[in-house]
Amino acid sequence: MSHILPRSFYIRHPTVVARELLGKVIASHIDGEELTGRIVEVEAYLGLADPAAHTFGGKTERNAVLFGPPGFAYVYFIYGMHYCLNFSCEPDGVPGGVLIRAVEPLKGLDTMVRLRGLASSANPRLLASGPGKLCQALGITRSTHNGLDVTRKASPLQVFDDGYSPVSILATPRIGIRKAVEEPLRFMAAENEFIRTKR
DNA sequence: GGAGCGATGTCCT
DNA sequence: GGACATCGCTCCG
Repeated sequence: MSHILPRSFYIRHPTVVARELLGKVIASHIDGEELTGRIVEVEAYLGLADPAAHTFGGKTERNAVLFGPPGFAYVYFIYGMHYCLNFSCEPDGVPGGVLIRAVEPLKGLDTMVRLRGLASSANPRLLASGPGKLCQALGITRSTHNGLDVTRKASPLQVFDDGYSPVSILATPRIGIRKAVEEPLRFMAAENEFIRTKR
């Protein structure tokens, strides 16, 4: 039996939320269709104490969601062409979030292939194996998804617990950042076939 | 399978 | 004006 993760799930420290998000299922509703994927790779961003976090310099219009209540989607635009998806953590007023880096596509693969602009013969591993890729595969953009409450029953973006949990979790430094590059705040479901090269 | 690199818009100093 | 929580292509082995 699967259920939507409640707000209390997200109210904790980003490191705890990040680890526990592994194995949970993201559901995106696009044009009446449900697309789902299991979270296999995440990174924690720690708010004011973390030089690599968008919230490090304080609250701005862009990062306001991360300062708000837990359980909301923070979607930002990066490198002129990609979106990245995070979920806000910590109590209202305390910044913090978890970046979703990869999901294992479960449902709606044909639509994901189309949204990604790939050939129908494409390897499913290429569909959502990166933060920009998974947003494209799930139809997530800043204008449509930033600030959405993912704990709401009617939300077009939700996160479910379907009872699955990863056998073991791998922790490594985060990637693609320039500051605080040593902190082991990237977490992966170690046994999953959809994570990329380990290190 | 990995290093190098260009594309490209938005945010913040 | 520079940095940027990326991706996919090329070229090389």
